[in-house]
Amino acid sequence: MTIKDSIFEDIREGRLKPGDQTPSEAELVETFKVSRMTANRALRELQSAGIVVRRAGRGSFVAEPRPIGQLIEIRNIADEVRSRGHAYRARVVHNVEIRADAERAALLEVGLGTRLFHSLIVHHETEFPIQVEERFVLASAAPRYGERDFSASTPNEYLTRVAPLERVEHRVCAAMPDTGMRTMLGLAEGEPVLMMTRRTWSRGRLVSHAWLTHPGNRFELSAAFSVET
Amino acid sequence: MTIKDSIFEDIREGRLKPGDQTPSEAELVETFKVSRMTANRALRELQSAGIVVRRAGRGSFVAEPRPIGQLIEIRNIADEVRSRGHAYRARVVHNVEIRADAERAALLEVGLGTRLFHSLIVHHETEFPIQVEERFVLASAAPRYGERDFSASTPNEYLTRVAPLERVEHRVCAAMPDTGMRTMLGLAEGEPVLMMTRRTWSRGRLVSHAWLTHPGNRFELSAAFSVET
DNA sequence: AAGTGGTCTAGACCACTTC
DNA sequence: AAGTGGTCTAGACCACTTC
Repeated sequence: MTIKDSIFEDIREGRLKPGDQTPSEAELVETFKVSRMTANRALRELQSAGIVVRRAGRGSFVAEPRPIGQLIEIRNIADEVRSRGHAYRARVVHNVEIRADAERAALLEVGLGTRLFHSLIVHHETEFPIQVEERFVLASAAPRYGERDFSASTPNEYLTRVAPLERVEHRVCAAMPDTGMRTMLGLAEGEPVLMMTRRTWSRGRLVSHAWLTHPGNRFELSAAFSVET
Repeated sequence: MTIKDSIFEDIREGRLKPGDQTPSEAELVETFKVSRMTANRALRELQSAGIVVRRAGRGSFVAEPRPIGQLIEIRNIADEVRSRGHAYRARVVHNVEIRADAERAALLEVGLGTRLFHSLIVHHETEFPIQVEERFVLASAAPRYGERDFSASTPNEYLTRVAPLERVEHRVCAAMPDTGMRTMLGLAEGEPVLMMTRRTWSRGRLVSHAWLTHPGNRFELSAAFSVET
């Protein structure tokens, strides 16, 4: 666990970048005073998790960020827009602290009156709105959520930092937007939206419930996976 | 590889059912004449792939089919309908062999004139259409596709059997259906659809390209994953 | 007490890539 | 020739569950 954690931390904190060579098995044996099998297992598991790529005879390397994959929806929408070479901009409609009423309490599986944050943000690619993000967040899991400037960095970015992602659930459906949504997304009448409900867990608790709404015709979700061999 | 394959085959062919206990590490050591570490690794990898659940002190057991998971879209739509306790029915509009024209050749990344099958099927839950499936399949990868009776079992079921799934790619978008689609799905005017494009690879080749179209408001895709610890 | 998985060790042989 | 990962062995100690 320590070996994997150590390498993962080096990657997360930028000391190891995609393509960089990680310590070899032999180096890990020395550094961590373990047997080679243990070092081997740590690197092998990092490979299986897609964090590291290993090449016999060459070494182990930090994997490139997966361009498509199960994780695509987890990517920061800001990064995604920028990766297409476009400007990203966000407009924060509101971000306030509330107390859970019956409906919100059920949503986040907490008691009545629990402190929550409620944010509504419109994300833009160049000048076009591409996503409306409405989100409820458990305040105790992300205490400073309400003070954050989400026009500078996304809730997703903040949340994954303060509440390490443990489990994610997505539901996707097509729908016709109401007038408010249509206005925010700048849609013509009769245009459908692609709506994703996204719930995230951290440290055993449901931490966030979000609705991500996209213009149906100008946005695609994609995902790919390969079967382990 | 042999150990994992052997256990996986037992599961796939029903000799081991969800909840059943798999051979223990000690038994694998005897049967396959390997060291315990090798048996341990095989079972551990099956666990990491979600095939097997292991409990210290108790044993290893065939995992329950994941109710939600990355693989949900891979499940047979027939099974999915039945798992909701509803009747499943399919209407095969057509299933014919064609030669790839320029457009289809590009779609499946093959040469002009390559033999393909083209099927169009409407899937029903109880009496309601819930999915229109249009599919192009590489004939050389699934030679008997054209003779199959897809009102009895789905293309997906046949394909995963003859062409083991290696990689899947999904794209999802919301759209307004054309008149034909609207009729097939029994939709009112102004109702959006959720359209999934699904490509599958087997043995290194792109084998199938399908469009799965659902009534937007009566269907949801869902997916969840947990981060490895 | 016997069986289970969790984890680790110290060593081995191998094919491959790098220099 | 030196370094890399791929894989395996035979043994160990442990905590837990079952009977």
